[in-house]
Amino acid sequence: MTNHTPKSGAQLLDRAVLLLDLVAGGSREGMTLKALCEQAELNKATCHRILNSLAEHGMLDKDPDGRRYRLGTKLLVLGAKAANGPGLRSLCQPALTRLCQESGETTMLMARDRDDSVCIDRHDGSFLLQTLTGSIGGYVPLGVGPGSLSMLAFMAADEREEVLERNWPRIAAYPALTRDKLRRLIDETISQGYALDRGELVPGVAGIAVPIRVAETGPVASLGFTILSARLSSEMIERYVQALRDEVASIEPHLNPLDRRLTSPERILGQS
Amino acid sequence: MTNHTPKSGAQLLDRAVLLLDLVAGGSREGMTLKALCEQAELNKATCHRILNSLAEHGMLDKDPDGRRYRLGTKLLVLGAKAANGPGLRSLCQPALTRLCQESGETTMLMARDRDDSVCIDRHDGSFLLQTLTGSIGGYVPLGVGPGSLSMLAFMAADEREEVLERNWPRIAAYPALTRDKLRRLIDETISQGYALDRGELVPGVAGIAVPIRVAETGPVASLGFTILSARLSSEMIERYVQALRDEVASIEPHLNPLDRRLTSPERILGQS
DNA sequence: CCTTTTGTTTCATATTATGGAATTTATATA
DNA sequence: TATATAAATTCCATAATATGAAACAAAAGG
Repeated sequence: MTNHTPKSGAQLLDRAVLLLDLVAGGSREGMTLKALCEQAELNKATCHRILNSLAEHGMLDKDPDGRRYRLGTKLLVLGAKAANGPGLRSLCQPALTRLCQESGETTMLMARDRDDSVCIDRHDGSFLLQTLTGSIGGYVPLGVGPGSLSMLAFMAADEREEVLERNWPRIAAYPALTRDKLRRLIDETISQGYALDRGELVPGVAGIAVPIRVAETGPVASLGFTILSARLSSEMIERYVQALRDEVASIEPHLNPLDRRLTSPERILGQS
Repeated sequence: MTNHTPKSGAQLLDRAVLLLDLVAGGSREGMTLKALCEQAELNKATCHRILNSLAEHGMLDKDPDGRRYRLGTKLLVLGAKAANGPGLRSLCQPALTRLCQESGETTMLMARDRDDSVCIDRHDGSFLLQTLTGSIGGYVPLGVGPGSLSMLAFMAADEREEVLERNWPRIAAYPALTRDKLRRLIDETISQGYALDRGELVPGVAGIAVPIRVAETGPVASLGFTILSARLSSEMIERYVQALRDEVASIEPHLNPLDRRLTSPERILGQS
C-alpha cells in the first residue's frame, strides 16, 4: 500500500503510522529500535517514545525481553471490527457463501482502497490455491489480478489514468505485466464486462472477477473466483460470470446512494 | 478492552488512539465529528485535525459525503498482519484444524492481552454456535468464559489477584458471574486442569478449554471447544480434554524461551 | 572481565499542536 | 425557494508539547 507521508498537521501521527508500517513490513521476527530509527530516519529518543506509546496502547507488542517490536493485539481487534462493521463484508457475505457453495471454487471479495485493491473476505473452495493477494488483508496495486483489474477497468477514464500513473512503478514489479499487456487487459475487461486472468500472474492459477459499482463513485469492490487454470473452460467462464453478475446485481442497489434510505443502512467500506 | 489513557509523553497519540477506540465502539453507521468531540472531550478543531490525519493514513475512512468516520482499511490490513505474523496463530493453526476436523466442534484459539482474552482464531464445526467472544478479534475480560478462565486460573496467584481486582467491574456486567461463583470456577479449573462452562454464560452453549503456558510468563493462550450444552457428556469432556492436552503439549515447547534457538523462530503474540 | 552496542531517561529548547473565533457547507424549517 | 440552524472546516497567535543531544544503563559480544 502506498506509503503516503503527508504533512498533515499532525507530525507525531505521521511518524507513528510510518513506524507501524515499518513494523508491518519488516522482519517477521519483529523490529529492533535501531532498525526502526534508521528506516524511519528518526532520532533514537523520539522513536523510542513513539514506539513505547504505541506499545502502551496495544498497537504494538514488545517481546518479553523488550528488544523487538511487532504488531499488537489491538490492531487485530480493530482490524476485525473494521472488516465486520457495516459495509461491504457484511453486505456481501451471503453472496460469497452462495457462490462458493454452488461452484466449489475459491471465492474472493476485494475492495478498492485508494490505489490498491484489498482482500476483504474469502471463502476457500475444494482446492487450496495460492492467490495473488493471499488471505484477508492482502493487497495489490489496482490493475494487478482480475479482482483488482475489474475495478480499475471500470473507473472513469481520467481517474483510471491518474491511478495508473501512480501505480506503474509498483506494477512493474510483476514481470508478467508490461504496460502494453495491461492496456490490452483493461480494454478486454471493458468490452467483456468482466476481468479474466488465464493463469499468467500466478502460474497455473486463473481468475475471473466482476466489479461492484456505485453510481457516482465508480467501482468500490469486486467479486470473483480463483480457479486452477488447467480446469478453465469457456463454458465454465460463461457460467461463472453469470453467477457473479447475478449476485452483483442484487448487491448494487444496496450501495446506490439514492436508495440508501430505502434499503438497509449499510455503507461501503474502503472509500477515501 | 481497557481504555488506558496514559500520559505517555505523546499526547497526540493518546488522543488518536482514544478516537480510534471511540469509532470502533460507536454506532455501526459511523461516528460524526460532533459525537467524537463530545465523547473524547476534545476541541472541535483538534479533533477534526486528528481524525483527518487518521483518515489520510487510511486508519479511518470517511463516508463518500464525508460526515461520518469509521474504521479504515489500513486497520484491516495491519490487523491481518498482526494475526498472521509469526506467533500463536501460525503456530497453532495445524492444531486448530486437526481438533476441528476430528471433533466436528467449533474450536477456538484465545490469547491473553493484558487483562483481556482475545479470540485469535476460530474454526467453525458442524453447528454454528454463538460464542462469548464472537469471531476473531472479539474479547472478554480475563475470567469470563472457559478459554479466558483457563488462562486466569493458571496465572501466578499474585498476578491473578491483580487482574481480578482490575476486572471485577467489567465481570459484574455478566449476571451469571458473581464473585463467589468465579472464585469457585477458578478453584475447579486449577484442580481439574481445564476450564469448563456447562452453558451458564451463553445459555445452552457450553465450552471446554485448556491453557497454553510459557515457563516464566504463565499462560499466554488457550485452546478450546464450544459445544451445544445439550450434547455435553462426561465421556465427551474427558475425550476432548485429552485431545486439547495432546495438541497443547506439542505446541508448548515451541513457546518455551529456553528452546527458542532450537525450535522455529516463532514468537508469541499478545504480550504486554 | 572489559568493550561495544543497543536501549532508556533527562531536560532545555523551539517546533508543533492547540483551541477560540471566523468561515464555509450542509441540513432543517418556514 | 428562502431563511435559520447546526455542523464541519479553516485560520492563526499562543502555549504547551514533542524534540533530540547528551548522559546513563543494560545487554551482547569478544
